[in-house]
Amino acid sequence: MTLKDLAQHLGLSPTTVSRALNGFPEVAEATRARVEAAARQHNYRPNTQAKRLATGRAMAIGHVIPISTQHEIVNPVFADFIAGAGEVYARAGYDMALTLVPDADQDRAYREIRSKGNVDGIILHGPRAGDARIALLEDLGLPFVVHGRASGITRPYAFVDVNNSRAFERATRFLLDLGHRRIALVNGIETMDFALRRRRGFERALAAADLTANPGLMVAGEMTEAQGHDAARAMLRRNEPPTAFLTSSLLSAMGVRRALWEEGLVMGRDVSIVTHDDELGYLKNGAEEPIFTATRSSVREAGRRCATMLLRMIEAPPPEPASELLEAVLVVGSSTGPARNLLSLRENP
Amino acid sequence: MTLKDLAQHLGLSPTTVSRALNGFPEVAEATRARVEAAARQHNYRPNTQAKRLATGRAMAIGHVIPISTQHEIVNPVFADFIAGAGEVYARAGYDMALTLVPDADQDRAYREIRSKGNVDGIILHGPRAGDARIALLEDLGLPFVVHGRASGITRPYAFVDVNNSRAFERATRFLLDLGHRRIALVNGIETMDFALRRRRGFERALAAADLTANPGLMVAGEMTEAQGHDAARAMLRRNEPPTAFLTSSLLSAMGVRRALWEEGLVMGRDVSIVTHDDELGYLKNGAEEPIFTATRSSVREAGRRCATMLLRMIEAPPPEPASELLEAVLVVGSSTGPARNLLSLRENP
DNA sequence: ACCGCTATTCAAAGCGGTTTGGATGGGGCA
DNA sequence: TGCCCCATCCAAACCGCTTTGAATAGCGGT
Repeated sequence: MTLKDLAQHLGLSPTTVSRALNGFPEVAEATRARVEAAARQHNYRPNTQAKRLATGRAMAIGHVIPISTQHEIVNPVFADFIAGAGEVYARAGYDMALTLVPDADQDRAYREIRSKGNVDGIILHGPRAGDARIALLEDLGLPFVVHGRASGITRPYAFVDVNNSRAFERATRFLLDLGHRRIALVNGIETMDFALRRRRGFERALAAADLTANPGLMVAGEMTEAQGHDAARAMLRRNEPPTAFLTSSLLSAMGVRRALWEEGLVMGRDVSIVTHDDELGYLKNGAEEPIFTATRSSVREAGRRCATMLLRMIEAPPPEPASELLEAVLVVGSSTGPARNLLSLRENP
Repeated sequence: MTLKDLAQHLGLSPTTVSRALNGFPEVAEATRARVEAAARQHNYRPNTQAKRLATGRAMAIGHVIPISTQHEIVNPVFADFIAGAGEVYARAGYDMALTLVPDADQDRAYREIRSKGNVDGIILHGPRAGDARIALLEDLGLPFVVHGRASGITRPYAFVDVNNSRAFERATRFLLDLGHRRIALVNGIETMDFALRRRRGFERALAAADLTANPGLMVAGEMTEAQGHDAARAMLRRNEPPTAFLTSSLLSAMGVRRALWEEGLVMGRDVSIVTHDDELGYLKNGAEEPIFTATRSSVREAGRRCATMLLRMIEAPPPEPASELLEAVLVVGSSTGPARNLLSLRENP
């Protein structure tokens, strides 16, 4: 069923039918009603490709997810982000196109996306410090919103980010206030901008308390359960073990918790844990009561915000890029408590 | 830079340029070389929309992920599956379009996808027993491959699935062979086909050993760490606690492990755990040595297979639907061991 | 020198929509 | 009654590419 068919069926011209369906004013209400009824009845949908060609708008947003060959993990946060963004697109009648781009030929990939013209805008995932893709997209003149930020890029660009440094600064201060002095950081890979910022926040809070970060108590890597476990285990066996851990992901936190158990330590009493919580659907931090004390910020919500911002940019290009900085809330669970001296604990448990 | 521009620039007709670039034989080699050079030099890319409209091929595959409002979890397996499928699409020049479809208006959504014509085929995620979408897609005449199967649908359809029942049957038998008699099942939601099959496999193995499943030792729900933990904790406090757990996901298994610890039990010695392992990037079952004994099958590989099968169907519709049944391998980790009597253990630990 | 064949190239007609620039006809107003 | 304007509708061009059907030219054969 094409527009033409429908028009013929109704004894109208394609023009009128098109206008009736697209809400143009110069069509009689009676006619519009007739057209709409017929369209519904015949289950007519305009062909996307034709519409795109005619209007020059792709009505689609591209999500480009980087696939680096070294650490080939697809960011687990991605699914939830997409779900949030997808809601917004669906409401606005946009499609969502995914492209996996190997780190190697990013340049080519983005240019191709641009010239193929099948998206109206792009959401950039997993920005790194000084990410070159931002300048590239700017050059290409394709509207884009970054999920996160890229330290070191000074030209303004549109982004939605969590205030990672502030979140981790607060979390660290929270632990310091509880009397903790040896705080370990189990972070994500620090070429990723979010991880870098978290470390900065961590160090800033320490500095404010006249402490300096101990390199032996900082680790950065894929945020997995194993990472948390292995890192914590090693650290807990040091001469001066940490009394608290700050982790970048619930999975890591769970790994740390396991290591505590193995060392016969009680979480929240002997050793504290604070983690960041992205509020992923399948990775909840307790039900009503949080288990882990956490800096919480919904990735799904970030998805919604990014999508909304991008659509707005596409409808009406703003004079200068907007941005949104979401504050994580610090929720207190049962994984934190006042510092205890682990060394003395070791001698007389 | 359009085809027409390029043609004019070269003093050729659009026809010839098009043919030169698309490798048709009826164009002189010299001309082809000239055209290609010019195209490269001007960085010409054919407009996707136009090409699609002209050829009638969308060069895109739709992934439809169901969003049920009750359990609004985006399947965590999804990201890895997509990564696998994406590899294949990229190589074949296909795009990937995501659509989130609320359970409510699936019918409408699929019809719309069909008539909008922006995908050449669909991959169906998260099939349920007797899933109505299969008949619908069949009706719509849109090529599709199901990731998983739908029990109760007898007409043949294309699918790629893990042999879930066999995997869980083997896992159960493995535990039985170790002397376990009270085996608990911590399953996914059993309206999902994969979960159903796993339970069947579980029950089949029990039946073969003249045992029947104890309803009190079976639980089905979202496969989260909390689920595993809560279920295991409750079960371990029964009069006749299970000596082994079979779980549908690593997350659940990790939850069970935590419950064991809390009850003062040692995994692999006092209580055994076998889990299914989808080999997700961010959820590894140990490094070289597996931690959990597991039925292992890569979701990413399943993604590749689905994509490959679908593209093949699109290129050349086969007389009847193909299918692939992947066998999970049973890898032995340190989470399993011979059954011990937990009741006696309780009295004299 | 003429003919048929093959190798190249091209004009024009789609693909299925949107959009521009009129037509047409009836109502209001002088 | 005549004229203008507005409300409505339509024919045709266009978006950028593919593809059909035909034209052209060069070549060998007789």
